[in-house]
Amino acid sequence: MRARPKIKDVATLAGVSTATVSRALSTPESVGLATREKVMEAVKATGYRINAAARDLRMRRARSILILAPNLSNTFFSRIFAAVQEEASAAGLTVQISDSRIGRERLLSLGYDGRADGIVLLDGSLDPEVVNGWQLPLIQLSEWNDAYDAPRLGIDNRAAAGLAVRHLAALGHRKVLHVSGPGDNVLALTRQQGFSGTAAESGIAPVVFPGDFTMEAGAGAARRWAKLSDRPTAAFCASDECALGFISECVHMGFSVPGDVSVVGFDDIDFADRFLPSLTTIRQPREAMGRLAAERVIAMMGAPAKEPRSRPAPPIHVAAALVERASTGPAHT
Amino acid sequence: MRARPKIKDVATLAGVSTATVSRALSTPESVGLATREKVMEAVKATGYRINAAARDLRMRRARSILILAPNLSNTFFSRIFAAVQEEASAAGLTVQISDSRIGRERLLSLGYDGRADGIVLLDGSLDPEVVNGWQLPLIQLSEWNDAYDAPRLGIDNRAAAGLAVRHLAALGHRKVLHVSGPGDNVLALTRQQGFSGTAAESGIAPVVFPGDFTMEAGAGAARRWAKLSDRPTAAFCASDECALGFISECVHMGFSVPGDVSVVGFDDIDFADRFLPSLTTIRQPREAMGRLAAERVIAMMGAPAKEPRSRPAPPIHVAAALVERASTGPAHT
DNA sequence: GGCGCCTCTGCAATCGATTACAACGCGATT
DNA sequence: AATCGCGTTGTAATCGATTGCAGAGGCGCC
Repeated sequence: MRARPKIKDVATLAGVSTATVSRALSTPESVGLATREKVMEAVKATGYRINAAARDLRMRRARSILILAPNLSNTFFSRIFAAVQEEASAAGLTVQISDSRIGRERLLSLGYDGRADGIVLLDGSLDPEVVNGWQLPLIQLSEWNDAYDAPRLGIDNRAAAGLAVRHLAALGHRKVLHVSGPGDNVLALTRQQGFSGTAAESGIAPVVFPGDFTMEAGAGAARRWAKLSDRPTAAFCASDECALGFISECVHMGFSVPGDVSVVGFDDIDFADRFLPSLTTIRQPREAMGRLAAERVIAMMGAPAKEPRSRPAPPIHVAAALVERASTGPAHT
Repeated sequence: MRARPKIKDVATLAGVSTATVSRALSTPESVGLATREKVMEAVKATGYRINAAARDLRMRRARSILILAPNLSNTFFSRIFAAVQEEASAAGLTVQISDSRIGRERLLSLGYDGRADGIVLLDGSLDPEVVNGWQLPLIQLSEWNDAYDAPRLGIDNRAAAGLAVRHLAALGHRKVLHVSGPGDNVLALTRQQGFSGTAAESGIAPVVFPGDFTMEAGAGAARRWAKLSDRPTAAFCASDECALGFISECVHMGFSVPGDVSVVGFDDIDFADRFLPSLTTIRQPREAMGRLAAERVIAMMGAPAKEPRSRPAPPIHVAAALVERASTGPAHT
């Protein structure tokens, strides 16, 4: 009662061998009906649960997937986590989670200790040597890094940024600010490229401020924007948080949104449509992204390990969309 | 190169036994200097990493803690996850995470398969039989259930609600609405008690609407509030999300906050101070809560399993505080 | 009645680590 | 010179499951 029952206890109680118990549990059809019932009864009676460590060791797999993200407390990630976990759980897998900025050694171990047999990676800034060193099914989600030898999933950030710019162009804006993310972040870069490219096509004068996706960065950008002599009439922020920070600071400074400045965000986090004004933004289907990534990695876990791919697979793009809300309006010259 | 090196490979390369390798890795001081160096070299050369399953099996512990929460995508939890993970990682532990609403069987297994050796539980609505059946160090965080035989950590919700009410009382409000959470939720109940109790003491007429902590619930409550003939001049919502929904809907209906109605939230989520108007709320020190819970459960993991406690330990309370911002103002009669 | 086949079950090896115990080498002590 | 003791190392058992192989038994068919 005190100690956890092991398979031996169940076997003894049911009057069979441990092999039979194991089979009754994993492949019931391979065991006689009467025996199976005896075993199940014994399992119930003892409250037996398989010891994961023993099984993992023997089977050389852990039935677990690992999620790595650069910042666990980020609102954008949480819904992805939930979707991955849900999908994993449905497949009978457990989920490990870790910040991806825990240091090279720890990180290496995580993907290498046999505890996980698949990885969903949300960080494109890790050492490719480390990432490629894990010999595990892995999928890059949202962020990516061309040096990683793994398939990737996410929206087309360049095109998505284009949607935002064209929306502003259509409203008559001719000078637009882009508040970007960290210079070494692949998402920030790609969105900025999309911004610049589309701005050029649309005859929009681009202005770019650096940022880091946070509300603080947005607020800072707003203060800097306010000081400009010839202020852009619209701002496209690289994240919703940044956009909310921007708007909030603008309002505190006495400007009106979208009266004085239209603002577009990126992500469509949960608060976007309850903010005041509600935020025009680019929706990333986070739930679907998480679900697809999980499905994908689970599928890879099932298949025999693919050997080094000859050429990188093209990214799998899920659809992003512009969500028009109240934070954008016509340019008032 | 292809297959993962095992301890045997390292031993062979270093010309020692596996026992020595194991010792060199876990208790270096028990191994001769020369040998230790040879081993370390071999470890580096082979890229050896301990196989977690094998070690877990032998040591009967997994160096891992499990976080269970009723909703992984909730903004309130994410920062707690981050803090727990950080603390765990610093202690050399990995983190498993799961939604706690995955069904009795799966849930039972999670705490019983030897994969985790400590649990941080954020859900007070699970079957006590299941929870008490896990024979693992466990701490209840935020939510709780008196039927769980485990220590608990969190703020004093009753008192915290009192802070909100007294704040409104001090501003001259005499009729206050409380938008509560689910009727079966211990946090909702306790906060509601705090609300009612303090309202009575402060000569405030209480009105209570049911809710469920979400923005939608807040918005719904706002619509219902608007229809009241003698409208409360203030609302105390059981969560920040609810409060934001409430405010947002009020503004959409043409009311001003705090002009027509003051609003207090609960939690102090990240967006609270950037919302427009910024949200007066009760701060829960989520980071500290996560950190403390982790510390606590890690400590329990170290100590020999305490046998069934004679009487329930009193809850450990961390300090909640009122954060005054712009969503509350004097009652305008 | 004998043979073969099929179904069900058990024996025992195995997964890859940790660790109790014993053995060994070697200098110090008597 | 024998003994003691200490620090180091190896041998082998062990953790708790899974599974290849072989044996037992039952059944049908000739």
